[in-house]
Amino acid sequence: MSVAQGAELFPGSGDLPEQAMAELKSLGSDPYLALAQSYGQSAFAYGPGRGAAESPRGYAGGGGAFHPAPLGKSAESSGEQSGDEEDAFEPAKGSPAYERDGKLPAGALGKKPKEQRSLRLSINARERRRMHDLNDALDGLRSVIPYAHSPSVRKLSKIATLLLAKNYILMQAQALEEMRRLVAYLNQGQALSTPLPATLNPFGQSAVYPFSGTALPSCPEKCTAFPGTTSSLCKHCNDKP
DNA sequence: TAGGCCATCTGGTCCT
DNA sequence: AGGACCAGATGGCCTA
Repeated sequence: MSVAQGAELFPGSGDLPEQAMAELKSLGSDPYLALAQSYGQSAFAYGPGRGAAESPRGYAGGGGAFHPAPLGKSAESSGEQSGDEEDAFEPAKGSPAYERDGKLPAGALGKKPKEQRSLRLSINARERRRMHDLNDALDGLRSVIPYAHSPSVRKLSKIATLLLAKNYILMQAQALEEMRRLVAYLNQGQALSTPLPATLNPFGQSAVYPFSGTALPSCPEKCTAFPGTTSSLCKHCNDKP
């Protein structure tokens, strides 16, 4: 695979995933590509290419009878006040506690019902926030994965996003490696005593190469190396807001 | 109508 | 003790 091929493989918005997949399949039998192909197929099978426009969904309706939040508006956008505020506090129908006796588990028996409810609502809100953070991160990932972003193409599912991202990283790594070999090859024709200036040598020691086998940087460095990651999402970061 | 995907609740476990 | 994380369960929405 040439670098040019790699650049064309995921040219960004507007390209059909099937076309990219076909290009992937046409490539060699490199282990990277074998992985990329298998995962790429899965990703595309799960994700885009179903031909339907992304339609607004009433996500907040989740939880069914217990949490009748307004359709088309997430619990978060409703200010952490999901429908459960108005609901009777009882275990979910599928939960072990409910299966057992339809009441709260023993761990919560030591508190007054009002405190139980307040605690449960607090826990639920935290969990919602956590899942929303996770979804925000997934959205960020989708935004940088080259696939068809047009409104006529359905948004990538979670699993498709992860698989495609992995696929994309592997492909970029291989393209980088090939570029590296190309530069080395070109340098062979030059005098060894005149190395490329740092600005022209993207693979020098100062270059960031994620697969060089070096240990991951410590947390503060990591946060600065990946500015898209907010410090609040980094459990090791000392610079929490 | 079945299957896929999703949001949410919930209890358990681990960590700080 | 409180928070983060995880997995199971449930029901809603959408598409084929």
